[in-house]
Amino acid sequence: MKMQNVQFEESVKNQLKISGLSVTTPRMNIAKILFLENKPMSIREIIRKTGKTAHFVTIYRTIDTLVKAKVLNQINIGFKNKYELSDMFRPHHHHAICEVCGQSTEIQNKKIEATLNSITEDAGLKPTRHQFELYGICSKCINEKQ
Amino acid sequence: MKMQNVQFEESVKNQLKISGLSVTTPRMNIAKILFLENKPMSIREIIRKTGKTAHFVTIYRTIDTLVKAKVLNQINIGFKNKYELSDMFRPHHHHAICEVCGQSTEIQNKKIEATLNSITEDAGLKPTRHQFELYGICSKCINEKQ
DNA sequence: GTAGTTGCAAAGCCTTTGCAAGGAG
DNA sequence: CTCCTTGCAAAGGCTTTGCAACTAC
Repeated sequence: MKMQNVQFEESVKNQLKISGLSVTTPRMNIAKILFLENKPMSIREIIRKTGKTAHFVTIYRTIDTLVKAKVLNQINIGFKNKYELSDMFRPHHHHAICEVCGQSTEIQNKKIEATLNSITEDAGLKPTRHQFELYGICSKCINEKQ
Repeated sequence: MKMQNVQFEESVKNQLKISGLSVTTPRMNIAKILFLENKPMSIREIIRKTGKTAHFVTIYRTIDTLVKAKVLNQINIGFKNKYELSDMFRPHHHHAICEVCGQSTEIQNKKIEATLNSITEDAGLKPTRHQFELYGICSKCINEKQ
């Protein structure tokens, strides 16, 4: 149930306007890259992917802007910070990652979400967000080991 | 039920020997700092804390060594990598962190641990580890906002 | 004694900042 | 036309590497 390309671009433009920001080429390009790649990417990966269409300093600033405008989410995978489209553009999810090949699978589990929120409350905090990633070894890599 | 100082140092020495590593001053010092501070610390925080008793390059290498020897665990808090004593020296736990003041509380919840492992298996992976941190706003910070 | 560790110098990244030029609204 | 955004140059941090001196065992 993936969003259509045109619809996606309109939503991003809209979200930028709501946040009082201009719609510019670098901003749209980075959003589009993450939409097309459909996986979490590090800043350096995004810089590589944009090639010379934007200066790397601009990309640093743009990613920062897009996170503040809630177009992107920052997440942590394998001790590296990465970025992906926010829940506004993709259903809320987490990742299960193979420690050997790095392949990541998306996980959606409403029950866990609710449980984590209630644990946060038990700890005396009003829940805002959570970060979780599950690590393991995929069947393909287990078999190859032998 | 915190481990005693002397007992702790003996366990670290033991763990180093098991891993085929020498017991050296920088290694013991860094382990002791994390034992005394009793909270996750970044590399830079550890460097500040050791003062000039060890060269910063040594600290980078030592932390790396201690993680490989399973004396330390690397974790991610607020998008920064930090280190704390491994489950061998402290009971397995996670953190609930206030987004405003940064205060972190330890969480121990066996049920969640089991659930996360079974979700990992459902995703087709043999579970190895997981990373999760819960974020929210603590009651003190909520009150101060008003 | 010798293999494993540490300290130092230097290099190599990655990321940020200041300012002038350019583009969106 | 004005303010926001981008590009460029340069600085600033953090982390790694190579090698010689040192020390744990």
